[in-house]
Amino acid sequence: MQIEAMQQAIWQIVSLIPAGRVATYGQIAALAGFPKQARAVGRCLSRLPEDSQLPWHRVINAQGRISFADLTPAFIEQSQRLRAEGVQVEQGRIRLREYQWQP
DNA sequence: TTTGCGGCTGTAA
DNA sequence: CTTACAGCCGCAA
Repeated sequence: MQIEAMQQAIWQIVSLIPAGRVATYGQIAALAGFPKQARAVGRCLSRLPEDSQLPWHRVINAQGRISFADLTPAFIEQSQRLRAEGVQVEQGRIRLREYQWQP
């Protein structure tokens, strides 16, 4: 499998996540057709350019937490972006019960 | 060529 | 709540 194709599929799915909702890495991987490839999603998103329009901030880990160390710039950035679109973020945690995207 | 480490996950203790 | 561990795998050292 080409990393190219996988990347395409991942971007495709991530772009579908509506504002105000979140999805997990594993969820994206599965929807893109690559179960067990959660890390590939993270890898892929970490390489996105600054000016990317992809809503990378709407992707969090399976524990409903932001996968960046607390207090890091990236962590703050993601938290703010999510809150800006109405997602409640407490201590880097998001309630999947309420905000997880159901395709 | 091997190693260690990620924006991970599900299961188990 | 925390480790631990097996899966998974590209990538830099």
